[in-house]
Amino acid sequence: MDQQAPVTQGDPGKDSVRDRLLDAAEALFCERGFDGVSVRDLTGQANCNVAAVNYYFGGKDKLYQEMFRRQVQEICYRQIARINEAMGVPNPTLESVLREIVFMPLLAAYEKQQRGRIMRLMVREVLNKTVHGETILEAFHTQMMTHAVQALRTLVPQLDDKQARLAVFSVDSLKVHPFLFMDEFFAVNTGINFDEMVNHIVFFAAAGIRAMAAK
Amino acid sequence: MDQQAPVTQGDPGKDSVRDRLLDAAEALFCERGFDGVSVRDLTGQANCNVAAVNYYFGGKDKLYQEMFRRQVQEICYRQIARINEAMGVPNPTLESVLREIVFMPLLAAYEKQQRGRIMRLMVREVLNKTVHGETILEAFHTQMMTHAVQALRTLVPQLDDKQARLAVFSVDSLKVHPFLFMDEFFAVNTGINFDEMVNHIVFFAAAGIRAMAAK
DNA sequence: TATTATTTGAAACATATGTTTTAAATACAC
DNA sequence: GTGTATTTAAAACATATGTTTCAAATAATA
Repeated sequence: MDQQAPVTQGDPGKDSVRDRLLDAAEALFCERGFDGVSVRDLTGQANCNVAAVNYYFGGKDKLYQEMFRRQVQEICYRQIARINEAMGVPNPTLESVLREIVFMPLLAAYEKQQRGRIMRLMVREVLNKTVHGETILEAFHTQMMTHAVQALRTLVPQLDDKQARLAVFSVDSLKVHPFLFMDEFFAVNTGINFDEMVNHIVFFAAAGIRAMAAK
Repeated sequence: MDQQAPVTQGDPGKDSVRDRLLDAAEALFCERGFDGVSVRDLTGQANCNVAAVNYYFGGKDKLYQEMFRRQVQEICYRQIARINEAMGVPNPTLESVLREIVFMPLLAAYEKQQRGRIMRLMVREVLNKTVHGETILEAFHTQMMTHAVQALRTLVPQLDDKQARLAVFSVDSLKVHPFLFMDEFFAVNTGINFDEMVNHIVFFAAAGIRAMAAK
């Protein structure tokens, strides 16, 4: 019958059952993925009845999508804001901007913050090729790419559009891979610390970009 | 009772039920992951009875681990062989070795070959932090790292051990990220083709490494 | 207060799934 | 060929899971 919950009557703000469910979804899905969390896990964490998921969201799927969409959007805003901030200082250099882009995400992974887990979930969704991610993430990719390309070409005007896109992609590579596999790297390479890794990435990326510009 | 199937009596070589199940596991698990494949999916594809999974492997888990371990080992051998081959030619350059390392995996992803799917599954396992992957993949990481570091330091003797490890990690970044997100990149960046991407990656990585050596 | 709409709770439903059981079928050894 | 061990097959089991039902409780409205 495609029933949807009417706009809640009591306390539309916070700590309603609906909100508690979204919080639980964020905490649990990000940790264990869609299949790893049952509706009863969610309602247990949110301290509500099993039926609440279907009552408020129309199903586990819908709840997941709602939670996922929000998180991706927030990550998107945050990244763009970070680029803008780095470009906004008096004399932005390639290195200073790269550092700004790279540092926070890696720190989030290093310190195992919640936002780090969300990023991992995003990657999992892409790899799992679930229906959920696709449309949401496409917008994310285009938006991020155009914004980053524009910033890079301001910093290094010698680059044409194609070069800038490839460069942005490679910077992304140098950021995402350590983000995902940091634990594994440090486990194998004791004697290298977090700061050394960040410095290396910034240096390596800048060298690659400068070499592209010199071509 | 922890029963294990005795060494098969008939046709120990090929096309036994056991082998068909391993084939089915490789095909299905690599595509849909552990949770995405049911025992009945497997036995359906292998044309055998549901009980066969438990009879021959002692459970879905065990079958998965057996299949996963084999695949990872094969990938490991292949990668090391590739490095050796690239280093074995008369005058190996940094660029030629990098190209050798990068090209085949990316092509596998580009052409959506089976081996590409297996790599993706490996990444998924790491991200999912399932028990399955951990021990298997740790050996993989250490082995690959030491081998690659050795090769790189032969090519670029100015690098110390720490630098070489960071460089190898970054080359891995520049390879794995496109491997995983190639579709997404080409979807957003029409007008860039596969060869251009490979050339760029080799150039970018070499520039980064050369800059490290010059420090 | 009386009436209505919304929310909650417990139980039931339907189904998918990993595993086990049990007996028949098949291959092997003597 | 006979007896034994191995393999196959169908059914049953036990359980986990997403969803639905429906009545009671609660809040809103008049």
